[in-house]
Amino acid sequence: MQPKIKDVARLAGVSVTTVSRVLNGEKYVKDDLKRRVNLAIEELGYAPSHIARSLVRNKTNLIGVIVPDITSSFYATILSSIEEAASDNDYNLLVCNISEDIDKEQKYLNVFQEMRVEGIIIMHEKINDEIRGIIHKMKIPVIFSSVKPIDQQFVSVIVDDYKAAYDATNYLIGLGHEAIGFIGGDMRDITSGQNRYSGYRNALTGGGIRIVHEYIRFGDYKVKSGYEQMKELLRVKNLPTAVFAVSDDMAVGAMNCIRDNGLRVPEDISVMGFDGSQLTELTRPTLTSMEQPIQEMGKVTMQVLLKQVETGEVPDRDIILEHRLVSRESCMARGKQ
Amino acid sequence: MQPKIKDVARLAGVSVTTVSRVLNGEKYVKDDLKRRVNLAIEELGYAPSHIARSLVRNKTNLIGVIVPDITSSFYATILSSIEEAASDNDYNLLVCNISEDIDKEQKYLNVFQEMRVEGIIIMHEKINDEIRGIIHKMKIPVIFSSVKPIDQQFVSVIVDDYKAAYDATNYLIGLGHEAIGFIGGDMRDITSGQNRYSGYRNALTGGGIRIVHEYIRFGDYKVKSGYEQMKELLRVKNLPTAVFAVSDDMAVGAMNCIRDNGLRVPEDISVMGFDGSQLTELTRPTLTSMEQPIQEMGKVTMQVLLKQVETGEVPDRDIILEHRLVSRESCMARGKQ
DNA sequence: ATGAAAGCGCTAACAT
DNA sequence: ATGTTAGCGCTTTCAT
Repeated sequence: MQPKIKDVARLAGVSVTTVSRVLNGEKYVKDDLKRRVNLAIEELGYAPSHIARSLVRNKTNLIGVIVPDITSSFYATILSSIEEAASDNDYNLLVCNISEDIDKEQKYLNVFQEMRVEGIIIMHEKINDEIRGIIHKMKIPVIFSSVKPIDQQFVSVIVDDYKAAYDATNYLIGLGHEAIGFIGGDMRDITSGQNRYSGYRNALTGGGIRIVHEYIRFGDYKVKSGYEQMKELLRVKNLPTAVFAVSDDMAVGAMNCIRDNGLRVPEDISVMGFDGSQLTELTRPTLTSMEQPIQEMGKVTMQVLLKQVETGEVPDRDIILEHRLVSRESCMARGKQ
Repeated sequence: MQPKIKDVARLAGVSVTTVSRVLNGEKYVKDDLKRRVNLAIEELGYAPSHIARSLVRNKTNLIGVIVPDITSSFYATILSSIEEAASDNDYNLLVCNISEDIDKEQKYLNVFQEMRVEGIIIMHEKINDEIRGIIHKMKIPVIFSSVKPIDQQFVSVIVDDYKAAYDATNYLIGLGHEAIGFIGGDMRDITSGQNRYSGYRNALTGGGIRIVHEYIRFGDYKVKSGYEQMKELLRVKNLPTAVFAVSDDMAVGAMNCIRDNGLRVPEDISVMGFDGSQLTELTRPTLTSMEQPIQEMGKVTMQVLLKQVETGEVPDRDIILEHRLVSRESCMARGKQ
């Protein structure tokens, strides 16, 4: 059984209030007493109970985080910067890895409520009505990171996905490509689904390029689906000379598929990714990618959330961070090999 | 302000005791009352305060986890299975990502104590005396996952690293290789440093192969150091025909380095990894690896820890899981190209 | 079968 | 400058 404040008080020969005062760094405690108290704390190995403190202060310093898949490099990186920002501000994280399990999400939202977390960060946009209802009822600050749900009531920290996809596609057009394949995301997703798809289409149209139905596929952001969708693209009569995948994972899958089918990246087909995950530097050829400022995204998300938690201040619109195209080896000018 | 048990009691027209009883599924509550209480709970959106419960029950259902680097695929995968096992048993995780920051580790251990976590999982073996002292003072069940600290007092869930490295090296010998490079870990680490190194050496000796000093390098398990150590190996006069790296990340770095220097894997140099991370299937060629049962490791870790938490039962020795060599494309028989 | 009241470890009025 | 005491929201004797 751990020592309590009472034990410290008794050992130091003071009242619990005095102990509490030195614990919380208040003035009005003589140095002499302060010393005795600290000695007693040291001797007993006393650490104040966060539980009891939370109860009386009505403040838990806990933030709940819902991640779709912690084994994905993209989310792991955001999470690590979220954790860092939390730690810097003396908040702790309760992490829920839902891995597509909607029931688990509900369960955790309930846990979050029971634990009285002071804010919630959500990193996926597949919010159904039930979840939405639960969130609204909780009346806890909620912020979305890297995604945007249909709800206008929640603020998101994101890049301009439309513009980013537009710029990425435009870059390929600038390299002389006209037959540009697209491996998109889930069209039920606003940011990574719809917006990136629109960006792709409008860039083509803007470049005077006809949109070819067979060049357009949709995956689930993971390596495997990039591989499979690429396999379909390779069945098209006139092969695309470039492919834009809306996640680095899918781009890697696409590169592997191209290679496994005896073609070369980028000589035969250029590949462009999206995200700026660690994978971009690991592959050969290295992967050109439309990068999100992943680290910053996590940090900003936590800062905005904590501001809301502590001051009640809610941003009046989404926080848009800058995207940046990082050119590596997987894309080359058409016909330059 | 969230509703409290008192609010529920008032709305249902019963005492708080009765509400508490239905909350905890006790008998001795008439169906009629139970119904009224549940209705009130529903109407108010009431969720019992975990804080208050923890205080009176003297039980938090919290487990602290210390991860060296959450952005590494290996740790992320263990963590995800730890989280799953925790969730299945109604425990929640407080995750600390130390990323080489020893101060942060100390800070978090203190947080763990204040939060009254019921157990701690640690996934790195760089425990210094100060940390060790703190852990011992806390008197909370501690378990190590995938690593083994020098202390004999802590139990670890690991593979037989010596045997695994021995088997891996032996596999390369079986393929006809004699000039086998080694990219090891930190020799201050028992499992991933010393034991794997011994396995490598003894396999060579057992195969009647002389140990060549220039073939032996040490890295920090990350991709970059695999790349850099491989660069050194390529400077040796008689190039190794195979290289064994004690992490998949380093193996990938080594493969990239070999390729960037105009050589081919596995035709010129075979590469063997260690861990069985997701990377093994992403690279081209795919990576042959001495795999740890990563998922199982996380699950078993949590099960053993929870058993100790709930029954006080401490295993009398380390839990050794089976390693398994998975042969992919990065290793081939010598002189078979 | 239901309720009143004590107490979990702490903080914060309030007193002195 | 220090101490007394009343809660924080819940569970759990102990009564009834």
